[in-house]
Amino acid sequence: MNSPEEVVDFIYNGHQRFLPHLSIDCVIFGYHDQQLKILLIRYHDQEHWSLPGGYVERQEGLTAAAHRILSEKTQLTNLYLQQFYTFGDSPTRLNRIEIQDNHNKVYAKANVAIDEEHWLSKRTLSVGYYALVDYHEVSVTPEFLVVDYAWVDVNAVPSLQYDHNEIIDKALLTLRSQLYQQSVGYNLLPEKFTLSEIQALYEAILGKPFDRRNFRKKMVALGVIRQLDERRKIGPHRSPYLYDFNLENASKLQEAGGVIF
Amino acid sequence: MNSPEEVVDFIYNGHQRFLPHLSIDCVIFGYHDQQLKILLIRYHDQEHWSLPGGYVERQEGLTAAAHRILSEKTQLTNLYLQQFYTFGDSPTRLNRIEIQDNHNKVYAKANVAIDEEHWLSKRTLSVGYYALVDYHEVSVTPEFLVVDYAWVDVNAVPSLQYDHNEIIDKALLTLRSQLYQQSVGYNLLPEKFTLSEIQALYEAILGKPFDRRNFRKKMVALGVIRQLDERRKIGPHRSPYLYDFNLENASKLQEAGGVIF
DNA sequence: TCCCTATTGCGTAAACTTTACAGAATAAAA
DNA sequence: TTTTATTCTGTAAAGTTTACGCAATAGGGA
Repeated sequence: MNSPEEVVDFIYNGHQRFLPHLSIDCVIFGYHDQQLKILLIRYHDQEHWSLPGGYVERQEGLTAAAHRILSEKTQLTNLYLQQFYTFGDSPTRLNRIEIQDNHNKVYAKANVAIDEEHWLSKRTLSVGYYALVDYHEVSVTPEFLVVDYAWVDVNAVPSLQYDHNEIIDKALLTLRSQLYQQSVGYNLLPEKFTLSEIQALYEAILGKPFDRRNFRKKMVALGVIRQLDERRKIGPHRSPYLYDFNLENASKLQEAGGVIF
Repeated sequence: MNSPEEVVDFIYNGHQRFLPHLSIDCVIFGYHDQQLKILLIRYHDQEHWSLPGGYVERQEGLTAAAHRILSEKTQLTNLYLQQFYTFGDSPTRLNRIEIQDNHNKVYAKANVAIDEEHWLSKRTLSVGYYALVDYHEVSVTPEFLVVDYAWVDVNAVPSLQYDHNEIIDKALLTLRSQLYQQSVGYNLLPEKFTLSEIQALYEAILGKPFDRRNFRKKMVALGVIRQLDERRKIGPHRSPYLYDFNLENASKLQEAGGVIF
């Protein structure tokens, strides 16, 4: 929604297009500067940051909705996207006054207001999805009501709107537990990478250091990655071998399932 | 809902009490006769069996709703209950004609019908919860529209309504992956049990046999169970030692997380 | 050109965990 | 008393994980 007119249309007619009482919130993970980061947005006149999210169309599949919302926000399609939990317990989700107030502060920018009977004033449950994106490929779509966006380190997430901190916590837990089952790295790293790079990624996600030699041994033994015959010339010193993901083994890993380190 | 009047009231006034477009489906696991079983119900004039389910009240927490629904169906409170996934992709969930038809066949028993604009005719997403119950404690509440119920072996689940087979599959996968994290056995077995009993339970859930000696070694070493000083007199032959769950260790196990066998 | 240094590359021993496997003990029934 | 079904327990081998150190070298600086 990039103009006041679109916002007004959404507020007046959105109930025809979308299901009420239900939203999708996306925890978008990207990796940059040796840090695992999350994309946050801030709406007009809101103190707290939020997760990007959206609504489900009346005849749209849930997964399809999550993909649509994500591509609307980041211009990326075919992302790695996983549902992880549905949130509907937080008292902040039940406080209609606060919900209506927050909405109205935001919509003031488009000179509209909603009353307490409006569909957007109502309590919503939110289905949480996490996405893994290539940090460099993301270009956040400018939206009329979104005044700011930021990538924040998962270890320095500020206090967010509603229960979004809780959503992030759960997303991280899920991501960690699926680190080996799914080829998580595949979606966060370039096609080819050095051992140090993938180790740093795993350390950022799991929040603990590994021994380089043992890390390599295990990743290669498990068939997660493959050493290539190629080296890369980097910075001041030596040129390390490149690796890539061994996607043929993905299914075996899925069977093995679960946390390995 | 135990009378036609209650059903009629639900159909006419339910939209005031419940959120539309959203239901909860419960996969209720019980253990009996060395088999892991699931509670299914069948509604009036429906060919296929269904999972027990219900709706979320407008001002009710999601978890609270799941507990309420479960206690309404089984008379049990304080059950072990876990959300595992939200289902909203199956084409059968989007087919309004079929949904309305099925409802009307059921409601015919109460001499009511709904039109396509009725809230119950609309597409719903369903939040899946699984419950672990003591098979012997369950007494299924008689309901006017429910003509039958049955405990079926997880390995012999018939073809169910909508996407309920898919829901069960996912519930089982989740249960298996959480077998050690959570004290699953605690909720499916009596307080004290023999080694053979818990081994049979684990075999039923994971669908594969274990070596008795290794199983005991591991369960005791992990601190999941404790051998007691007590024996039980059972059937024809020897009286085995009893064990109980070592709940003090539950948190440690949670950290360890994941599938162990 | 040579030396220094930061980084990468590689291997082995010890500790621990998992698997495989069999025979002795005993309660109850015949 | 004998038989039988069931439970009880231990050890060796294989595999996995952890801990740890040194040699090689590309690039920068003297």
